[in-house]
Amino acid sequence: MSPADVARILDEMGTLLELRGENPFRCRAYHNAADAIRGLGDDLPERIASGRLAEVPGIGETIRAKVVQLVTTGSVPLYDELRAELPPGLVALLRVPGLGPKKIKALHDALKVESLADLRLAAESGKIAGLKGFGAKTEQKILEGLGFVESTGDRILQSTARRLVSPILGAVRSHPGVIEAEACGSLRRRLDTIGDLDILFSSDDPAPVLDRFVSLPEVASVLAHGPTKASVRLAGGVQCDLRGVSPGQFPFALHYFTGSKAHNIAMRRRAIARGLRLNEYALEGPDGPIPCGSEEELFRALGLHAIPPELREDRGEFDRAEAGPIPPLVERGDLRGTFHCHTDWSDGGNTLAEMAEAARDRGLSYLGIADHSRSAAYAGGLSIDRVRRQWEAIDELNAAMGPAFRVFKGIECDILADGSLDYPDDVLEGFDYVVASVHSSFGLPAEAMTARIVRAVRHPLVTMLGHPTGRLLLRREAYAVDLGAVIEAAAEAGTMIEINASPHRLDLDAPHVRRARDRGVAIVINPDAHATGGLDDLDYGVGVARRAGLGAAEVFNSLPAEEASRALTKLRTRG
DNA sequence: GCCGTTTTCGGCCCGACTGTTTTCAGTCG
Ligand SMILES: Nc1nc2c(ncn2[C@H]2C[C@H](O)[C@@H](COP(=O)(O)OP(=O)(O)OP(=O)(O)O)O2)c(=O)[nH]1
Ligand SMILES: [Mg+2]
Ligand SMILES: [Mg+2]
Ligand SMILES: [Zn+2]
Repeated sequence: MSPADVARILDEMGTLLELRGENPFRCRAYHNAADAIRGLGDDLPERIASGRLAEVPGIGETIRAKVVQLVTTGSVPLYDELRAELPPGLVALLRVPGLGPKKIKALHDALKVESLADLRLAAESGKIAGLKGFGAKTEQKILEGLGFVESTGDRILQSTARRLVSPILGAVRSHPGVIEAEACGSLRRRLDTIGDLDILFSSDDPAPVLDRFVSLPEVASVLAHGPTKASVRLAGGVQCDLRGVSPGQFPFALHYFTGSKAHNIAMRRRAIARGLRLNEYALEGPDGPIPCGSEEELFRALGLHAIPPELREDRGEFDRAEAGPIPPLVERGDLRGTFHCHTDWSDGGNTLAEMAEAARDRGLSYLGIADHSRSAAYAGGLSIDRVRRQWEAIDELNAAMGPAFRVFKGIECDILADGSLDYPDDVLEGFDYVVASVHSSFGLPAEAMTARIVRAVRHPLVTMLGHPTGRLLLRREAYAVDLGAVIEAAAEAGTMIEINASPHRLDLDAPHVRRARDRGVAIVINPDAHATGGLDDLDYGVGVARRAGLGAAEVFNSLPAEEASRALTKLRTRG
């Protein structure tokens, strides 16, 4: 069983124990262990093999044994017991806003509610309002919540979130009582997908700001509205939380509202261990509050160097920030050029010249073209003849644009089902660089897919591996592939791995980028732009690189054009 | 169930909002 599956089952065990009414701390131990297993990721088998699993914080003897059992046999008695005891539809009830384990247990015990359908029937027939601890309003909320559960998915793309948050943040900032306002939560941490919008503002008088917020035209319904925070559902179903604090509280609240939850809890435990107390308003010492004018000062007060938002997941950042300053993470401004861009020669929307000018307008000094290869007929893949004609066009464009900008000849070359490439070597040799990507036969078994990709990665004319897992966020799972083996092969061959910066992909993901970097693989941030506007997606890729802890020096396209060009030549002639 | 620079027992992050409550539990961030 994979680490992700083990984590999922531990989480479910925690949830089922909650629904059974067990001690909340015991339940949380299972959720914590699930988090710890997710943090280990592909290191789990090695941890088990070396007998060091129980050394992981959050995993004690009891859960260690269960994890080993899950990994080796695929099942564990307590899980089977819980599944047999509790109806399978009960867990889904947690998706109804306002319903938690206690209320669900009460509904189950009193009304035999076992599923969303049962819940709807119970609410519609008015049976819920009479229950102890319930009332007419709760029943009404349940009915509204049921409509929501049935109508919406739970997370959105970062690009969608940015689009949605921008006018709301603008409205908050334009309120005369607002001093500053920031988007926080997973958006500030730049996660792959976003659950809701979290906005923080400072003001000497937050209540009027919240009053105006809940009446914005974007707001479809108000979920909660108090003097310091409000939650609304926007048209379209996305939730938006707004929180207001005084200017002096802002640094503490900014840190709190940025999260992650696990990071916050670790910070608060750290404060306790030092005889202090931390909440979203202040850091309290035995002799009164310890002033902090910024997040940096808060970290400092707890004996830590500054931790950038992208690293705040309780995934080792505390050890690193204790050991010394965290080296600066790569920024968009560090990128000097870009690869993997499409044009109207295949399925792109703009010409070579338009793409080059757009790249130059964005402060870049080189652009690597990568249209589709000939097997990608659906995407206007280039015949060998068209390839040669595009090379001529690029030569002309380079001559026209002068020495301050460089267009590289490249191709996004399909990796065919057997791992061979889509052109003969004598054609591939003519490119400045080659991105190799899988666009077909996604259903291969893991062994075959891994062998296929490894073969391509080892090809001396392949410069970089494109979107290594093929995932489409919220739409399509990654295909089955052993990324550890792919990363090893890339490290041996000197082939780069792409962070595909399209907000629909973000592939390779941050945890594997970190592993690849640790194995010495060069990382390149590619926008996979299909039009000039797609070049702006580079920033999403920078987010992934930052979450992986990468500095500018570890990102290939932060090299200036001359050095990048020399490196590409060297790669083409490796052997 | 996990864990230990005050603990091997007794804590476990901490606060806002809601609804049903007559003093607070549940849910959520
Ligand atoms: N201390 C503490 N902080 C929390 C807790 N739950 C949430 N927070 C903080 C950290 C979160 O990043 C922030 C916003 O909460 P959200 O539920 O919106 O989570 P977040 O934005 O991280 O992820 P999301 O993409 O919305 O699922 O509030 C909690 O239980 N304790
Ligand atoms: Mg959020
Ligand atoms: Mg939120
Ligand atoms: Zn592609």
